[in-house]
Amino acid sequence: MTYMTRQQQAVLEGIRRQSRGCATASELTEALHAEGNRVGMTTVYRQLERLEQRGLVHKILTPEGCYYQYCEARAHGQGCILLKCERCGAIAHADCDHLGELYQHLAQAHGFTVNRRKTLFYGLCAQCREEQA
Amino acid sequence: MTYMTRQQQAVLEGIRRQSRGCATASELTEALHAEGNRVGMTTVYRQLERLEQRGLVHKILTPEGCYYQYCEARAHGQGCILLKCERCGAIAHADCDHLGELYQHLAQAHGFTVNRRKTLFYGLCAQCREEQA
DNA sequence: TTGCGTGCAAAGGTTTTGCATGGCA
DNA sequence: TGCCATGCAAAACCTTTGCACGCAA
Repeated sequence: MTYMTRQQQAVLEGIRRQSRGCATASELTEALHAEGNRVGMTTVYRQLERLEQRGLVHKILTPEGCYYQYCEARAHGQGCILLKCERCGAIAHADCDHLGELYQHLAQAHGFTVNRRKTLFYGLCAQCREEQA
Repeated sequence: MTYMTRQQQAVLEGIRRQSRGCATASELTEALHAEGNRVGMTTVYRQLERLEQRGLVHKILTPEGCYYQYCEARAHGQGCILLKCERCGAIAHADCDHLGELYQHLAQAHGFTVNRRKTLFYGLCAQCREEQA
């Protein structure tokens, strides 16, 4: 592995510190600039891409944009799904056995083989549900 | 309801004829132009939006863009999910009871209330699965 | 005439690319 | 010196908006 530059460090730290748990490249660029961190936008985009390839961050494609998330110890495995809160934008991981039979059903009854790594549910997270009430 | 203009007719017919079953506004604009249909891009965007409000087409947001789909008789109801083929891009609807317990589990165990109308699975449709083998 | 639909051109926002610069080995 | 990272500016996309024109009631 090559050395870690000041910018790469800043990008990794920046994405890790995101209170919401995730951020787009533009959001992160803005956040870093707000902190007085001089990092070019292009660099942020490229570093996030690189960090994803190294397995240090997750890349999550959504209709609202491409989100990056710091990789916690728990991996995004086969039984894992992503839950995106429509109110605060947080993206959570959840392990769920119930998916197995659903996927099996889709394969058998509908002939559709699900790519398990791209499933994303929208809704309301626990905290936002409380706050909204 | 107001009258239907030549352009609106073209947009509705165009989206209905999509062999893949769906198309983005830009794709549809291009397709209409290729057929010698003189319709402005802006009009296509606006008509698709309008047709969606009238319930004549579905609007499906994905990371790859905003797809529109001609409304068949079967509605996209509560137990229905969307299946997008990563190979041919087709988007199919499927009714599925298995989702109920999954959503219930997510609500109880994870405190996450799923918005059922936005669920989209990625994978391989039956036809593409055959062709790829 | 009045109002809505149309469509060109321009603006918006996000992401990528070209290319010269810079820093570390 | 050589290579890779950097970052500005510009391009590339897709989508929306501004604004004048046109057609039908």
